[in-house]
Amino acid sequence: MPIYRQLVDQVEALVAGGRLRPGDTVPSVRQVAAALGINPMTVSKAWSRLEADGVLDRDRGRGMVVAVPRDREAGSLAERKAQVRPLVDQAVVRGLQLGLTPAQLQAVMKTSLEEKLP
Amino acid sequence: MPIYRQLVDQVEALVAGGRLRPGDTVPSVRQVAAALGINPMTVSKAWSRLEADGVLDRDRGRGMVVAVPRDREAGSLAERKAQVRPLVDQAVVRGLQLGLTPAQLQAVMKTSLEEKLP
DNA sequence: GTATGTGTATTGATATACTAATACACCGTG
DNA sequence: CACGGTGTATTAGTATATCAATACACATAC
Repeated sequence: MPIYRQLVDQVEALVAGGRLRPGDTVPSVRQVAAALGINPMTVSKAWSRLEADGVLDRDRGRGMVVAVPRDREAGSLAERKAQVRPLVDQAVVRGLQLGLTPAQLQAVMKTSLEEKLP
Repeated sequence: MPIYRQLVDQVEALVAGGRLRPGDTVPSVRQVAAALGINPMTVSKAWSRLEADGVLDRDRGRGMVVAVPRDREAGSLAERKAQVRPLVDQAVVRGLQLGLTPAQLQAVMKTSLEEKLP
């Protein structure tokens, strides 16, 4: 898995789980790059993607900040459900393929939720 | 999304949902290729991947057949749950990001399951 | 054996993705 | 203004993925 994607997933998980809250600052591109021994541009790609997804806001000259979630919550409930649907489908198909029962699959999701929410 | 991946997902969904049962035959590489106007090798790539995943068995000279699920169900329940976990996590993170509640996310999974299982 | 069906190894062309190097634009502070 | 901090546009190199063309191996029916 590409480096920048790993960074994106990591930050998204932190924000979704509430460990990073709106207004919190994120380490600078150069800090992360130096710590991981990678190119600043690679980190910038990740940060840009997070901004495009509405997870981060950029404050030029200062750094990047976790965005208020209001923007991301736009759209009706049905629309938002439709957006998650493909990902859920993928997990369901794989689960059934492995011989898991519907109840077992739902248990897995429950565990995942409990781990992410405080 | 690449052509061969679409084929893989489609067949996997059919098998997971029980619309294709063990022993059923799958259209030949050339049939599918002709029907879709693509190269037989592209279909073969998809079929090969499905074989690697244990979804299909190949019967050289005859065609490919839906495999008995015994092989795929190997492993303890915990192991199989661990395998689905990353996919579930991905869906959960995205769902929370969209502002869905845990209950709403579980409802989406329930819908997905009901649609797939007869 | 011949014919016709199956899937596929090999190769090559093309496109896309990923990372890195460089140089630049912006912002706050002294 | 100069300086040190931010993020990034641009460019280029490399790797990987995808698709297609060809030729081949295997299996069955005749």
